[in-house]
Amino acid sequence: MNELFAYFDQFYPQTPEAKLALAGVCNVIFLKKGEILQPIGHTCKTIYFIKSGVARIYYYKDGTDITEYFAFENNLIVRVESLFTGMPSKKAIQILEDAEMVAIQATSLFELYDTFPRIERLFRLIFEAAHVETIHRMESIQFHTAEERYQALLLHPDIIQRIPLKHIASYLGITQVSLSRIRALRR
Amino acid sequence: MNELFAYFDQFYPQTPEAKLALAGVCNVIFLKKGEILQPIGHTCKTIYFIKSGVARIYYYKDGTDITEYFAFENNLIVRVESLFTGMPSKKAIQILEDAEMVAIQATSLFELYDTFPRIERLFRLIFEAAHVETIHRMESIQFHTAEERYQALLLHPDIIQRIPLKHIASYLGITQVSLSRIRALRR
DNA sequence: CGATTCCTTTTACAAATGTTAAATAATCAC
DNA sequence: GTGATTATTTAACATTTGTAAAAGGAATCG
Repeated sequence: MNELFAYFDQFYPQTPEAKLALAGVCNVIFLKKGEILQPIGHTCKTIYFIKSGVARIYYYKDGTDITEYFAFENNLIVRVESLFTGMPSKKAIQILEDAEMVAIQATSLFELYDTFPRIERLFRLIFEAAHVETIHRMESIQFHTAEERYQALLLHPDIIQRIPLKHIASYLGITQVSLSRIRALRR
Repeated sequence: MNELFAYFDQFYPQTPEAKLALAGVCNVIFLKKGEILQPIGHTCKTIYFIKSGVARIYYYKDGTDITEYFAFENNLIVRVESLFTGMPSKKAIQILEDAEMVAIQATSLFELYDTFPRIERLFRLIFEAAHVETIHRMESIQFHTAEERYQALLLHPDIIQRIPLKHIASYLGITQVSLSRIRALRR
């Protein structure tokens, strides 16, 4: 749990009592590559913190597998739109590299909010940061060309080196063929 | 202020004391069409609630004016990425129809959070809903064609009827010419 | 190790969107 | 109202991206 609390401290430090309460709504899980952590149609009730490994959020558009998000070590992965609305998610979470995660039970977590305003604030700040990230992602998708977006991704070696190109292509909003063409230009 | 409190009540009802405190950080302003409410480079410190009128958030990409967001009556308009990060915004807010707004001073608002956890929760829920909206917008941009997005916009008559097409085009992520072609198909 | 499957690239062609410029149409300011 | 400005449409052509099919590489499983 140390990595998780270190992560929390970046946003809003917690008191020992709050940490104890937080630990009470968490459990550690181990997952294998390829595994579907949460399937399509399932309502999100868990926030995952990745201690090691890689995962992605994906869904199907007209039968094609589309990756929406990648998450690596020391980051959360959540299907926010389902967690916040309580509606079943159209997206799934899949493990891309064997992973160790902390599963945070959202319903129990939310019950802590009344007793520990610090915890409510912590998650408010975490999700605000995620919100800003989503806005930047949206700008990048809407207003940059596929090539510009690929160039930007090169600054995240993790993604380029650890993720199959077919997932990167759909993440960039283009086809595998198109990504292959873009890569060929730089050689 | 009644419209504003009615808006708040949809998310999380407030006590009379909290309402009084909220009223203390608000003031009503009147704006003319064309006016720049907040310029590019300015750090967002105000949340606006639109009582009447229309506004947009826009910025420049390679010299072209790009609309990111439209807001109508009974909605907030904020440059979230600047409000949450404290960084100067690359975006501006412009009035598209004469407007009456409630300006909420963000710094003073945030100071109320410690005294009124209800207010913190209110704005947490408001911004969570905005976050979900942003995720849906992102999905729509990435995974639907321009024509599909235009068809979806037709379900928002406000946007089609009250906003110049050139702004709608950049909002859809296409050129004016391209939008004009799409519209011509349906005639 | 060999066979199978999955991943990536390449090719040829089709479709969508961008660019530039010009023609209309609508709106605004005096 | 009238002239000037701004908004929208149309046309021709260029560029980008998609689609389908095939082939070469890499990874995986028994």
